[in-house]
Amino acid sequence: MSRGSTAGEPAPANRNVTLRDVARFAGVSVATASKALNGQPQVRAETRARVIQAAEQLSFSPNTIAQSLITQRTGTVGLLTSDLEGRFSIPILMGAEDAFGSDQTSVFLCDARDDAIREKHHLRALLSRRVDGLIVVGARPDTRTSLGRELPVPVVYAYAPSDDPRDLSLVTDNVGGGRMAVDHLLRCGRRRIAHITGDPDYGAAQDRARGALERLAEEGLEPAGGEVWFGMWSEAWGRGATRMLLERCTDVDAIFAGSDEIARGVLDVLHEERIDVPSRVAVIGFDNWKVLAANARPPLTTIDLNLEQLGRIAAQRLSAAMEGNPGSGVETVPGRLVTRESTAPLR
Amino acid sequence: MSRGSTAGEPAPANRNVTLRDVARFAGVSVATASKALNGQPQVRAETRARVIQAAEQLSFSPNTIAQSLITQRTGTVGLLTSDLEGRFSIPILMGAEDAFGSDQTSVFLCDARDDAIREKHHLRALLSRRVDGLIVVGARPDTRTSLGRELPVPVVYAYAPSDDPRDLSLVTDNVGGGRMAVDHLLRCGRRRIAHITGDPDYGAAQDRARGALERLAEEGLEPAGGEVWFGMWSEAWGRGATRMLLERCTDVDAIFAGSDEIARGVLDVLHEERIDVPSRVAVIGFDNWKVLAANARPPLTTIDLNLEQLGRIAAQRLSAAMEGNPGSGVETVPGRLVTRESTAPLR
DNA sequence: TTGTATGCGTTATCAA
DNA sequence: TTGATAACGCATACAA
Repeated sequence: MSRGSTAGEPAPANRNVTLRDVARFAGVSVATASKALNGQPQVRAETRARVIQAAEQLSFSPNTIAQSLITQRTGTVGLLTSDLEGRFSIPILMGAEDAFGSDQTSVFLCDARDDAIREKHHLRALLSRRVDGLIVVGARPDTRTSLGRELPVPVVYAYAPSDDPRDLSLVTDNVGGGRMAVDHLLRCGRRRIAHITGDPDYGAAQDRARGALERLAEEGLEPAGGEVWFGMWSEAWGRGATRMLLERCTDVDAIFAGSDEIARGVLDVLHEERIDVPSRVAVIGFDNWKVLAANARPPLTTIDLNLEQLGRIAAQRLSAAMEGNPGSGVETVPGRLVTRESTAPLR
Repeated sequence: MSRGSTAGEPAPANRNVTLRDVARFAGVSVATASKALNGQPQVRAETRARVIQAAEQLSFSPNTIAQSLITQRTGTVGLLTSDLEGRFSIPILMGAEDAFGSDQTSVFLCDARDDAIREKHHLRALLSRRVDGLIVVGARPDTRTSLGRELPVPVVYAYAPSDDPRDLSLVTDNVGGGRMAVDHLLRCGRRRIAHITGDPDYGAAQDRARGALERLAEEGLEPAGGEVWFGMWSEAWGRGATRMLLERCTDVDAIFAGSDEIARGVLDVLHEERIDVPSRVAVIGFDNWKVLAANARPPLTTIDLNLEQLGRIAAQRLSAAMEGNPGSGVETVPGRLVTRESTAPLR
């Protein structure tokens, strides 16, 4: 009764049922039962069927722990993030979790809160749990110190690259994103393009600006207003910078904002000034942070860094490394343009 | 050389060192080594010291897998979320991860993508990994079907309560949050209070509205505009509803928005209409979604549902259940008021 | 084709 | 106070 399950409903996995029980039930030895269930060829078809049926009837679920002890592989990986709160870690984490089909590999989640001590702590815990590999997700796209080369398992760094070129790191393509944004504005026929962006201490801000300037230079252009407007990653800065920009340079016809937050500020001021978007000024953001971009007035064209994709690739690379094919160096994952209504061809 | 570590740097945990090596190195038996390291009393102080030192020198890290096999406890729990993307799961997940100090308990992360099949899949995987317990995090605060009573480990439901009252569920206090919002507006001296909120199919919308209406009724008040403005969880709806409200009811002095997104729309229109916030109309949001609330003009007073706290409590309740003290029923975690500048006393 | 025996790295129960 | 030895649940080399 206590183990009973009515027909149709799959019986819940019963923890106390071991391979011994299955073997006894099927009238074979433990070894044979093991072989039968693991698809080893050296077992008669009829026997295998009997064992499998026994396993099902007892709703046997092999003890992964015991298996790991023998095979020396746990089928687990550690996901060491430094900032769960940050919106960048989450998509990466989703992609990674997704790529490890749950049957094969399970993911241990650890949040180090951007604290080195805590990270060491988590690392020890993960290693003593005998994870087969590690993904280290940074909070900012700037270089971080390597966990070292002496680790007993392969490591892949995502978002924030390791400072050791022998490690394998996956990063977003901020330079390419900047180029892509400007390129799109150029295709829309814009020539007076300004770039308002965030904190210049961020590699992301520098890289996006560099990509933008490069693409402009290819057309023999300079940014409207003469320079890149560095500031902060906030709507308020987007508003302030836009006001200054409009004063200095009345004929601007496009603004590339370094983030969707900044873009919201930009749109706000343009709206206040009764400057139509996109007919008079086109606006493009960065990040594709949906709640900001999709709800903007008008909905915001922006660059998506494909973070989920980055997470998926990180998982693939880690799997490869666990199979004995480690990589190294920095691999860049391209972003993509997401067009909404804040940009359009001139006229 | 290959194992070498220069003084100062902690040697990396060496996977291949087993208790046997430590014992041999210290000149004792495996059994004694085990006792010494685990703080068992029946071992001479000097011996213990020798063993500990040996363990350190070899940078021994006990194999958790082997320990689990004996103790029948893995020190792991499964975190089964139905929607990683959703912004509600993340704080809960953070709180839970935080509450299980990483040394004691590690967390397996699984995203079922709100799909029952996938959930079953993950569940099987987690059980075969012999997790000691499960936290099930829902995507919406509406009731979900129980995983059943036949599971071999305790389960705690977070955010979305189980439909089986014998399970233990933790939920946010939407009714209380609604009361709290209106109460704050009343304290600010407002009497003509409107409520604009989201999709009426969401329990969250209904509950917040109920709390608001209850509190209003206690003062003998009705909502401004005569009724609650249900609609959608979007800025656009916030804008549209506000325009309608202002037409129907010119003397409104406060608006309670059912979400921060809606509140942003409300603020937008008030700004367009040159209606000052908060001096003429106070606005309060819901969720404390920082990027929206903190960047609003003016920064938005709102209700925080304490999701991280909810996650922490979920972890605590699960720990208790794993210790043999299971709970049941639905436990409500109160929210809190976060005051910013969009509300202030009248005059 | 099947079964016996051994071991994975630990903890726990005994004797010594 | 210490040390053999038997588990834990399973996989595999080897013997039958």
